[in-house]
Amino acid sequence: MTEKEKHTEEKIAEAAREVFIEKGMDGARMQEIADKAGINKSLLHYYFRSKEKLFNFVLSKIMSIIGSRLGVIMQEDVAIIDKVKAFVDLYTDLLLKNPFLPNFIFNEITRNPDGLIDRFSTANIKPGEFIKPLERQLKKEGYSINPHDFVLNLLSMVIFPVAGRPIIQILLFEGDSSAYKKYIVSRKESIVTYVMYALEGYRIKQ
Amino acid sequence: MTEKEKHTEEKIAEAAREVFIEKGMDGARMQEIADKAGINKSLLHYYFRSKEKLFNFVLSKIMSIIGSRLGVIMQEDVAIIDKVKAFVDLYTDLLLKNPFLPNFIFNEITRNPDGLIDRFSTANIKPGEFIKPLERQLKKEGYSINPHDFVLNLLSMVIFPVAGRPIIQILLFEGDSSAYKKYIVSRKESIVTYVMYALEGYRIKQ
DNA sequence: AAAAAGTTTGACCAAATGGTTAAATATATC
DNA sequence: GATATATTTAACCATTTGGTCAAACTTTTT
Repeated sequence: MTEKEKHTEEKIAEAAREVFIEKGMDGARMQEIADKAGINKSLLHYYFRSKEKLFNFVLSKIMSIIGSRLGVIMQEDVAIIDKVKAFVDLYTDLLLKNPFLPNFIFNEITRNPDGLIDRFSTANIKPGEFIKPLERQLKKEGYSINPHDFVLNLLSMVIFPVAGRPIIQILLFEGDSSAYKKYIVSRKESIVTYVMYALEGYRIKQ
Repeated sequence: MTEKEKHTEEKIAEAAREVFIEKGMDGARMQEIADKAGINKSLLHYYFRSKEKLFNFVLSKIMSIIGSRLGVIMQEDVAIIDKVKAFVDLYTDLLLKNPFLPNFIFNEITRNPDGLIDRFSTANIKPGEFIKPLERQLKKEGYSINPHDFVLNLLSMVIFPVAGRPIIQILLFEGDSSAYKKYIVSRKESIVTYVMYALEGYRIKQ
C-alpha cells in the first residue's frame, strides 16, 4: 500500500518534473503529465490537488538539490581555483543532463518573482552562507576582485551557454549538435583557465 | 487611412511586443494584447491573422534589431578591448530597458528550436560575419584564446545577470532593487576590466 | 451623393484545459 | 469473509481561449 503509493506518487513527480522543465508552468498540460506517468488525469488531482501544487512540489525539489550542491562547494575550505574547478565540473555535468533546467528557472522567476524568497527558504538556501566564505577566501589569497563580480561571472559562463544552446549551436557551430556538446565539455577546462588568468590581474602586488 | 492604419497596426505591435516579452508565447493572451492596445480582440485578427503570426512578427522585429546591433559592433575595425567596451555598454543599456528580453529569447528557442534557423535568415543575421572579424582581430593582437570562448564568455557575463535578475537580486543584494540596478550599471566597467585581465593571460609572449 | 472598399465592433463558436464526482476496484482491518 | 478504507477510472463540468462572422461605421473612389 505505502509501497504502491510511493510508486505512483514517484511516477507522477518524475513525469511532472520532465514536462514542467521542458514546457514551463504555462506550457505544461496536466494531460501530458498523466500520459507520461501512465495514469489517469484524475489521479494527478488525487495525489496533488492542483496544477500549482504539483508545480510547487517539483520546483522545490529541484531548488533544494541545486542549492545544496552549491552550498557544499562554496563552503569547502579550499583554494579559490579549486572551488572554481569543482563548481564548473559539477554544474556542467548537471546542465548537460538537464539542458532545460536554466530556462525553466529563468522562466519561473520571471513568471512569479515574488514567490522566490519563500522558495529559497523552503529549499533551505541561505545566500549569505556561500558568499561570505568566498569573500574570505578571495581576501586571504590576495585578490582584490569584488566577490559579487567573481561569483556572477562564474555562474554566467557556466549557465548561459547551456541556457542558450540552440542559439549558440547555430551561431558558433552551424547547428552541429555533437560539436556543441564537445565544446561545452571542453569549457570545463577553458572556463577555469579564463578565471585563473582574470584573477591574476586582481592579485594585489606586494 | 494609411496614416490611421499605421497607427492601429503600430499600437497592436507595440502592445503585443510588451505582452509577449513579459509572458512568453504560452503565457500571453490575445485579450490582454487587445486591451493594452485599446482595441477589440477581433481587430487583432484583422491585422494579424493568428496569434502565431503576430508572435512571429514581433519576434522577427526584435531579432533584427539585436542582430544588426551586434553585427555593427563586431565588424568595426577597432581594438578588441574597445569592441568589448562597446558591446558591454550597448547591451547593458538595451537589457536594462528590456529586462524580460533574455528570458523571452531563451523561452522561445526552447519552445521551438527548429524555427531558429529560419528566424536568423529572416532577421538577416549571418553568424560568420561577426565571428570571423573577431577571430582576425584576436590573432592580430596576439591573443591565443579560442574565439568561441571569448565571445561566449562575454555574452554570458552581460546577459546572464539580467536574465536571472530576481535570483541575483536576492542572492547578492537581499532583494534590494536599486542596489541591483546600480550594480548592473557598474558591471559595464568591471566586465571590461575582467576581460582585459583574462586576455592578458592569453597574450603570446615573444 | 452614391457606391465601393476598408475598418471596427459585439455576439458567438469550438476546442482545450484544469478540475470534480460518483462509481468501481483494490487493499487493509476486523 | 465482511466491512471499512484507500486507489483508480470514466464521464462530466465550467471556464478560458483563439478564432469567426455578419453587421455597423468610416473613409475613399467615382
